[in-house]
Amino acid sequence: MECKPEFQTDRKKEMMAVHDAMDVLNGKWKIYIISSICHYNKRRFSDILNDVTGISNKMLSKELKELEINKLIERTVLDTHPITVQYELTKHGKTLKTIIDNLTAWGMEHRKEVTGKNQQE
Amino acid sequence: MECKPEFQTDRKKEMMAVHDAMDVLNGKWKIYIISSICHYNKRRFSDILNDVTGISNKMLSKELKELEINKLIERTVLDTHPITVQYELTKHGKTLKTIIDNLTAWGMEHRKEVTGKNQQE
DNA sequence: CCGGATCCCTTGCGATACTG
DNA sequence: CAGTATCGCAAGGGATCCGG
Repeated sequence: MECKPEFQTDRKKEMMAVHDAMDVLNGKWKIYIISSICHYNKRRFSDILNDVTGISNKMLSKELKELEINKLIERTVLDTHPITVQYELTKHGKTLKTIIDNLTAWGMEHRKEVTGKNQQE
Repeated sequence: MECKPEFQTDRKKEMMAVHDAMDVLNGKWKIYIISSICHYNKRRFSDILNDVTGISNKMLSKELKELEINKLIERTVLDTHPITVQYELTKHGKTLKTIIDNLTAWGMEHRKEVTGKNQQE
């Protein structure tokens, strides 16, 4: 039932790597959140809440936590009167920009490819 | 409640483009399927079924259909005794390789970044 | 061999309300 | 302001069987 590992080690590793990457970007919101923070450099909770159309505070909270665990963003609590929390991309998080740019470019090409007329598939 | 569209047109377009791209790669299986076909150039249904660990025929069937709709793969029915179906990437589908490679590279870096020891987060 | 149909369980995620 | 808690639906996806 199992192929001998030696025969597919490289492919398997590739697969796993892709899987890891996709795992970080799972759900409906992650890239938008990253994209938002990336664009503004530093961003507060409620600002992101506003940037990302349609997300709920519960989701945002959950997603941010996951991103933090994955070392993509850093959370800083500011000692203002009503608490303020700032999020920013880590050095590692910033390396995602390449991928986002790639996806952006590809997405535009794709839209042209699939249909030249409408804007929402 | 709505920002004036003119102020965010480019950002919105970027968002949409990323969304389009992610939409094509949604679900648990798409990239693995593409990756499989890409690696072998042409691939039959049951071969892919074997390549992609854990996928069910129902899922594979569904995913392939979506990929075909999105013009990423091409389906060819071969007139053999028991029917045979071959899938291959379209020219457009092949442009995804860049992204997959990117994700692969990033995924490897990510694993190192998050933890240097284990292999499954 | 290819893949559709059905059944069912799990998960994602939205809405709302509440706390420090 | 920044989150947490609870509820509940609907989509995703696995197992199995069926038909061309």
